[in-house]
Amino acid sequence: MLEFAILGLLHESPMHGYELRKQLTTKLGAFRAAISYGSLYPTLRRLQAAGWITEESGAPAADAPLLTNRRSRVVYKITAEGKERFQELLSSAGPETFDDPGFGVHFAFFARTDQATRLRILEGRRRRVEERREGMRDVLSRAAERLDAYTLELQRHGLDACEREVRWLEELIAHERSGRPPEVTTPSNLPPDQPEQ
Amino acid sequence: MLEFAILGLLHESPMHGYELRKQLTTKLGAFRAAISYGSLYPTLRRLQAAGWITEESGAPAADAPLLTNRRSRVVYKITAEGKERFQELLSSAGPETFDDPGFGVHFAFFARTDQATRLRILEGRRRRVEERREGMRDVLSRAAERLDAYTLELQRHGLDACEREVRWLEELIAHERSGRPPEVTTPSNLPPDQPEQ
DNA sequence: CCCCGATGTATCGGGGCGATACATCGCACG
DNA sequence: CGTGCGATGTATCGCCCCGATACATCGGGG
Repeated sequence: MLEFAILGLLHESPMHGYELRKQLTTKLGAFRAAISYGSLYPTLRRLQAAGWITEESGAPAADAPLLTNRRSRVVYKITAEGKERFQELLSSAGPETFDDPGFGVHFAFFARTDQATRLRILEGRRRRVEERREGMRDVLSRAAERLDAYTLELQRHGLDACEREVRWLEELIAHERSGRPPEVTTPSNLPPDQPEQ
Repeated sequence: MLEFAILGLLHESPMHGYELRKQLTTKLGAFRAAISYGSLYPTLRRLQAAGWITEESGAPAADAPLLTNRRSRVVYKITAEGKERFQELLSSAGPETFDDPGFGVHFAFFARTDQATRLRILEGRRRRVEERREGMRDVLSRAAERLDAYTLELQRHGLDACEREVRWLEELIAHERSGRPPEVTTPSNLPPDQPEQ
């Protein structure tokens, strides 16, 4: 999950950890909150051990302030195997749980995903949210009198959010089916379906 | 967090693990998805070690099917110290992160929380969601042209959800301030501000 | 009669998180 | 001019939670 996101970002350009975290936070910010260093660095270590990325002791750019001592910045770079791995993860759907942040991560890289996979992931997500929605409806209709007002309100709010997300997914799915893959308002700078290398 | 929720449920009545999980799933279902047994049982173990709850080898009720062998159901029960602990947790606000499920848990037990604490927690939550909302607005306004269409759409959807939650919280806060603590539509069976024992 | 789904208890490995520590850099304010 | 603070930057530790899995019992329907 984090592995997928990191590979995706490093696929675009090499980076050091701090920058990586910032990009992760904004890119995945919609479904996840902040990525902790306690997750980031161990994951980088794992990726490195698996051979998906390599570590380079930061080559100072033209404007680099001279880093006299050890512990300078470390730049991570994706390998060919890492790119393969990323392509593999691109078409694999996340697990079947509702609050899985994996959906948000996948969505964030939809520009690099082929349309069939996009559709599959969107529909999978819709199914899970619908299931959750039904569960909440059951609670609200069948057990309403056994719950206090605050719990009910919480349930109502959750149900509302589910319904809204289902509608959002419906729109995305319809849009996806009707040919034109990208979105409504703004132009993209990453043309889809163009795996480089 | 789980600790808090378990104490809250056992405060209402003793239960065994399976039932506990079901109740947790519906009660906290709005902000969290499902509680795993891999969390539940270790937490029960911890609570037991701390002395907040006790374990009773399931006394068979009148209709109990005779459980001949070992491994029958285990009923957990809150202790006096556990009730103290719960009262202590009731008035403590969760951590300062956005996607902290602690808010949902606290909210689920608002019927047992005094109004001042309710207000404090609601306002704390509002502040955090507002911060997140501002962050997303910045991304959308400042870095819009540097992101692909899907990432933008994800951001838009997240921003929308934040705005909606802020509005929801505003309503709850206003309602809370204007005297009448419970909610709008349905009657409650747990009168607030009545700590038993 | 037999199997299946619900009930029920429990463990294990893996991975994410908050807290924390530490070092450097640029700059604003006194 | 210097100093101290906030941003940049790397890294670890312990805690907790999750998904997968195993196992046992029970009621009922084919």
